[in-house]
Amino acid sequence: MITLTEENYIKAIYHLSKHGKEMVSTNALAEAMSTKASSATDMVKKLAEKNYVDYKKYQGAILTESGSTIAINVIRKHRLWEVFLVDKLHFSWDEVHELAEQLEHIKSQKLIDKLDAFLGHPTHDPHGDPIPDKHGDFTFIDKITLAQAQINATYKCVGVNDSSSEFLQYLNNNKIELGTKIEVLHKEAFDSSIKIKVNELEMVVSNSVAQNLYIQKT
Amino acid sequence: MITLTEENYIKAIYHLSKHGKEMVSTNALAEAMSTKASSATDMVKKLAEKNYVDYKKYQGAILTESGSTIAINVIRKHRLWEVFLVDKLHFSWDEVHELAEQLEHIKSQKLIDKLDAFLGHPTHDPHGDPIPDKHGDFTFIDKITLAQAQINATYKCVGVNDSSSEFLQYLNNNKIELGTKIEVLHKEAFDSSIKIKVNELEMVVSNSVAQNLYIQKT
DNA sequence: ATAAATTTTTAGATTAGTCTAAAAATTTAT
DNA sequence: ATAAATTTTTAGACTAATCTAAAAATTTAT
Ligand SMILES: [Mn+2]
Ligand SMILES: [Mn+2]
Ligand SMILES: [Mn+2]
Ligand SMILES: [Mn+2]
Repeated sequence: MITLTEENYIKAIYHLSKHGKEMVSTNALAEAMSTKASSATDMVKKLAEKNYVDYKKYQGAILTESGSTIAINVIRKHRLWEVFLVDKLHFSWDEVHELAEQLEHIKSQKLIDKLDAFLGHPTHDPHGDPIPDKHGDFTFIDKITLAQAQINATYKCVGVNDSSSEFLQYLNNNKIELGTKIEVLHKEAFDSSIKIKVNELEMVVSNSVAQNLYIQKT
Repeated sequence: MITLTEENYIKAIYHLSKHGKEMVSTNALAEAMSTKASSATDMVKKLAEKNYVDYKKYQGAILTESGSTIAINVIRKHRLWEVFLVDKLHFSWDEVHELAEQLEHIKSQKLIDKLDAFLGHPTHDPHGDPIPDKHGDFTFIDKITLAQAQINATYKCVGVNDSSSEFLQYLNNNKIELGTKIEVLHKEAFDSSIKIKVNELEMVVSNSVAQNLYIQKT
């Protein structure tokens, strides 16, 4: 039996290792889990004991095949629940992450299969993140950040890198959502801010906003 | 902050005390929670500390106003989730209880309000149990057990006392569900078994079945 | 190549929830 | 009314997850 806390650590390791390829330091893990390094070390030892990670003292941890499967399943549940909350219960995209953090731990394969079908087998969550299918396969879409955009080209918004409610509410206030058309007008050399045209309106976004907004050529 | 375990104990106390009116012994509580009396005693002390129950040594515990509010809210969530699982995800009524045991602990008032609206403000769950509204008020329906039925009268099934999957599957096998018409033909004096007519078919049910099936005059 | 700074691990405590075994209180039976 | 049986509480121990403080290993700077 796997505990809720173990699932959360495994998910954090997955994200920090960029889809399970790099070793994750206990310090980075502690930071991500808002806990102390000593706690992360203890947990990593336990996860190694249970064969969810390979762990070498002072080198960090990396998910095993079985750990990776668990991580992907938790992520699948998280994102499906987010779709449910937005599409069916009409929550706004900035409200669902914390709720999905709770719902992702509900244990029932049948529930998640039925939820998936009820939602029409969605491939992406409300933030544009891909939803792994029941075999754990993702459909990645070809995207860049607004910071990497070409001047005078036209794009549409396809996702966010930061899905904190602060950032999402900033986008709400500026009427930017998934699918919104963005024309790139100018890039300021001094601070890397970018002038764009959205919904017939010109505006300037900071580099930090541009780094967190994913776009795709139309 | 209330823990998941505390919520489960509070809910058990609520049910054992018949809607919060009688004192509950630590032994009965331990039995209901599938744990030991010593654990129940410890928990009851903690709940008393937090003012969710009044507890007198050797006498048992009874919910306070605030404990009762928590119990009713957990029950509301449990039953709304059961409706969701049956009505929207097409689970069978014998599969949903265990899942609802997990879902009832998701913390978000807004979620439960929206779920309630999404389901059309249902008043009863898939087992015929009343769903408290957001103020904690139940709409009790007037029901008796099949064991209390009059001979030669006609009733409809409106609920179950035992919602274990074993009992519900017995009902499934005999095509008895909420709303099913039941004609009472004969009561056997020897073992209190009852001969009924359901779906044009005569059958005999044991007293233990009759005690667990709620019916209402048509 | 040492020394200093940083990262990581270990040691020892703490809290929630559980258990077993034993003591205390209450209830039931004679 | 006393003894026996039952119920309930207490004492002490265990596991999971966390923390602080200190020790050990690694990395960076001189
Ligand atoms: Mn999320
Ligand atoms: Mn998301
Ligand atoms: Mn139930
Ligand atoms: Mn029910």
